[in-house]
Parts: sequence; C-alpha cells; structure tokens
Amino acid sequence: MKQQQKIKVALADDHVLLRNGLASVVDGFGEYVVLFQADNGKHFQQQIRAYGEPDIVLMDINMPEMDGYQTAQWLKEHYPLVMVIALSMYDSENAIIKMFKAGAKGYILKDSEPAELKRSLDSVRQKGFYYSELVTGRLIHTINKLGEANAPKKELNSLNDREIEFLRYACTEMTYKEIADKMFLSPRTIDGYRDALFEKLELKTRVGLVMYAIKNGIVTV
Amino acid sequence: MKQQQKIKVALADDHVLLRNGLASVVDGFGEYVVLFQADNGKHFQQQIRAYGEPDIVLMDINMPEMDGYQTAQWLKEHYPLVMVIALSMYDSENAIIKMFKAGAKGYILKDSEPAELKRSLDSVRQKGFYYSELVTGRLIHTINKLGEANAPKKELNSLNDREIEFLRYACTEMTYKEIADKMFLSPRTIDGYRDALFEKLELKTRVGLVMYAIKNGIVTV
DNA sequence: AAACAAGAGGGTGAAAACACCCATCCAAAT
DNA sequence: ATTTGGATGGGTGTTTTCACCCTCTTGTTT
Repeated sequence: MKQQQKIKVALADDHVLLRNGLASVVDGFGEYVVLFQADNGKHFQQQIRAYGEPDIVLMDINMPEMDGYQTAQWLKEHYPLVMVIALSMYDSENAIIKMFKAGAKGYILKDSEPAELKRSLDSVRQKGFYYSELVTGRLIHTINKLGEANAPKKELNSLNDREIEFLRYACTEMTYKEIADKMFLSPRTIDGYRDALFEKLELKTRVGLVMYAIKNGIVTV
Repeated sequence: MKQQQKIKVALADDHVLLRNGLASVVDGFGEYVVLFQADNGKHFQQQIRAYGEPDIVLMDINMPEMDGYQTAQWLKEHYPLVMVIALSMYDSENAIIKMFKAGAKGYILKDSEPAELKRSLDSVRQKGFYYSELVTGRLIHTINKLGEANAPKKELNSLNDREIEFLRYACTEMTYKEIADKMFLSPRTIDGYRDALFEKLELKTRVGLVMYAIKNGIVTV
C-alpha cells in the first residue's frame, strides 16, 4: 500500500559509482524509490519509454552522447510533468542558468550531503522548485548584470564549436600562436576568439578561461 | 558460514554520495562486505579502533582534517597488513607516486566502472597489488626521468605551505604583482616561487600550474 | 539592392609573464 | 667556525598576453 505512494525518482549520470550512491541514498529516504537509472540522455530516453514516467529526475549536466541541457529540454517538451533537479560537479553560474532555462526545478552539487539532497527532493515535490542559497546568489548576480547599461546583446551565451575547441587548447601550455597553428587559423583570429570569450564570460585572463572551462565540463581534468 | 569468509572493506571519503555508491557496489560484489566508512583520516582512525581491522581500504586522497597520504602512512605503521587502494578524482602522476610511497597497493579513479573497482579488489586480495595501465604508464615516465642527467636533487616534491598558498592565488585572475601584495612578498619572490614550481613540476606556464593545482586537489574547483 | 551581422585577420602599444642573472640574511648542519 | 641551503628579493631582457584600433569578406535579412 505504502509502496505505491512512493515518489518515483530517475537518475541520469554517467559516473556509475556516484549514481549508485545517489540510488542507495534516495532509496534510503523511504518516501522515494529509484525507478530507473541511465548513463546519458539517449539512454534516458530509452529508459523512460521502458519504465514510464518518474516524478523527479536527478540529472547530471555533463554526460556523453546527450547532455543534461538537451535531456532536460527534451523532457520539458515530451514529459512536462516530470521535474528535473540538475546535478553538477561544480558551482557554475552559467550552468545554473542554462539548466533552469531548460526547465530544471533545482540545482545541487554532487558533493552535497544526503540531507541537502533530501531537502531538494522534498522541496521540489511539495513546492515544485528548490532554490538553494547557491542558486539564489548566482541568479541575483545575473539580475544585477541585466540592469547594467552596457549589456546590449547578452544572448545568454552558448559557445560555438570553434570556441569550445579553442577553450580546450587554452587549457594546455600552448601559446596562442601554437593554438592558431593547431586550428589552422591566424594568431589574430585566436586573439579575437579570446577577446570574445573574455567579453561574454566576463573574464580578463587566460587563467579565467581555464577555470571556466573546467567548471563547465568543457575540459575533463 | 559464507558470510564469515567475506573480505572486509573499509571506505574513507568525504563525499557522502560517492561513498555510498562505493559501498553499494562493493557489497553487491558478494565476496566483499563494507565493514565501516569514514569521512576523513581522523574519523578513519576512530572507526578502525571501533570496528577492527579491514582487509582492504578504499582511500580517497583529498580529505579534510587528515588526507589520504597521511592516513595511508599511518596505516602502514600501525596496521601493516591492511591493504590500501587509493581513490582519486584525477589522474595525477604525483599523487600516484606519493600514495604508493605511503604504502598503497593500487590506485583507481573515482569515475571508474564497477568492473575496474572489482578488478582492483580481486587483484589486491590475490596478488597483493593492482597496477593498472594508468599507474604503469605514469611510473614508467618517472623511471625515465630518473635516468636523465639533469636530475640532481629530485627530492620527490612535496610543496610547502607558501607554495600551496601561491598556487591557490595562481588559479585566480590576479596578476603576480597582486598575488605578491596578498602574500606580503615582493613580486620577485613570487617570481621565484613560480620558477621553482616550474622546475620541480616540469611546467612552463601559469596555465600548467593551474591544471596541476586542480589535478592535485590543491584548489577545489 | 542595400544593410547588417558574423567570421577571419592586420597593426600597434602596454602590461604581464617568463628566463636567467645575482645578492643577502638566517638557521641548521658539520 | 664554516659551510650549506632555504627564503627573500633586485636587475634586465625577451616573449606572450591583453586591449583597442581597423579592414575585408560572405551570407542573410529586409
């Protein structure tokens, strides 16, 4: 009887060990039960067809094949009642915003305590969202930026393939000239990529680019 | 009957979710049972006194209070029969060497598949060690370095507090001059720190320092 | 057809990062 | 008592990075 009242949770994360940890903790809460697990977005789509709709999904952002943004977006369109809580390794303002734009109802870090995980599940179930201090703080920062006069074309950045390729090289000990060679571009163009990223990511130095790339899973450390 | 023949495994890791994942996977193997879990080295010392000696310990390297190096070292002295498998977030040559020097019998990454975790447990149990390709590759690199003529005083680096503090600042967008101010030192001295690190870590650029710091848990991303 | 945005790239100069030199002080080891 | 070695920091010069200027395509929009 009580069994049927349990909240169904699905997990999407390519790190098997961590996913198992989530599963055992979620099951341990009692009111929640793990309906199924997936390695990535593609796998998740198959699983949801096989097992049916969960109430809540704990969704990793950085996954192979199909990442958390895409999967959350897909869920929003095809299963609008399913609530997504984003799971991230790092505290990244951009990731937070992109996941909420993709329909996520909460955002927690992978090194959270089980208590916070439970808070997020409870909150999403009861109130439909979970806004931690982390999230609130980042969102306030974004709001403040929107108020600035010099914010003409903030299309809410998503980097293109070339920029991402550049970012990966920027995380090595190569000079920009060497990166230019690797990418078959002029050093000037690389200069342009860098400056464009500085602008849209609000950074000033190459170290800033490196930290950004790591926090956003663009490079795997 | 069979129960008593199970290999006793202990876990030391401050990330609760991942630790739970390890526990459920290890228990799931059948031949292994998790004897106890600990948040850090200090906690681990208490637990081993309370629960007795495990056969194998899965030991995280970066923990608060007392880290994996220290804890492995302590185990080597006080419980020499306990076999340690180092658990690391990243693939870092230095971390591997330091853990093996502290007596570890194996080294695996936290995003390993359960199959590899099992391989490492089986191997350590049966052969007393687990040398993956990852480990072997890194060790060969080290061996090769030892053969070089220009390797006079390779004391096998451990960074001092000042260097670590500097490294943390190096992972920000501060210039070296600004770092010098923060650390109440001359820019020249900072220059020296940087060059010393370049030398002993075999790096050439600040980006290299940043990547090193991250891979070794000196900065938390 | 004209306007416009995006991608590639040139030039210049200042600032930061890197390389290699050296001196001093102080504490610990021989 | 002298030497060694670490931590600190000065000088000088080159290379890389960063900032801000600009042109010229090409493709799309209007």
